[in-house]
Amino acid sequence: MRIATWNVNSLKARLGRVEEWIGYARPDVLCLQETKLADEAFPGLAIEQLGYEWAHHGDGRWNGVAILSRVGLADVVTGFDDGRDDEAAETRAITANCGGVQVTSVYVPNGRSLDHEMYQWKLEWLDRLHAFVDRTTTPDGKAVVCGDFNIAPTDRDVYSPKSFVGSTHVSEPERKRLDALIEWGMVDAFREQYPDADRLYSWWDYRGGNFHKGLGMRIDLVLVTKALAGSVEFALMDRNARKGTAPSDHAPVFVDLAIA
DNA sequence: ATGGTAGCGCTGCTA
Repeated sequence: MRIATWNVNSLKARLGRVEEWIGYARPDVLCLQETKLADEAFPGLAIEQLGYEWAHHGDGRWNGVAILSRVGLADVVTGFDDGRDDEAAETRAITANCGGVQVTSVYVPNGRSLDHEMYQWKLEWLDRLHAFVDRTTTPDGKAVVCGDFNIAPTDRDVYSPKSFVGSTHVSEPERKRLDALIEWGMVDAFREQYPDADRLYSWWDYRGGNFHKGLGMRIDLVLVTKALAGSVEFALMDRNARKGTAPSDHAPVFVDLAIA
């Protein structure tokens, strides 16, 4: 089972690129973030024509997450279903059962800056995600949480750790939230496949020609439960999808699981 | 040099 994640930075602007990528990567499950669409504007026909069922949750301006699946799509949960009312938070997570695997597509808040209230909101959001995972599965269960975490797990995942000191994406509190998910029983599937490799990034700022200079960060992650970690046979960051005309600023990331 | 690019949508916000 090939499970992919891609922050597309507007599905309306990126539909052609997404269709093209699905055409050759043929993921079984594709998690999207930053669709920037309302549910009624989701291009369902185009996706269905490619052989996928889909579930989307968005407010139309910012955020917006989706799950596309050609191995079944059931038990859809939007947001965290924890009784709290925060639309901006809810449009950043969606979960579905895809072929027996509980898949969650997440768009973790950016945080803006360490002294901004949005940073505190980011940390709270990560705590809610942790609670959701703990409530809905176990390390022995088949579950995947993938998406744009807006966190670089370690300094190895940042092109210039020095220049990011004091910034979001690398701060200790947010990394501790990610570590807590790992300690709970999730595995960073991509890093497991490339334990010693540097410069494997998934996002490059549009500005300054950063992509072509190799200046990026690895912030798009595929976390799988320990039960699934042994089934990971391959993982890839598709840099080609970051090239060419009108790319997203993120590359798609996928892992192949040796399960039925 | 407090910049730069992209998307949304029409002004400035978000990333």
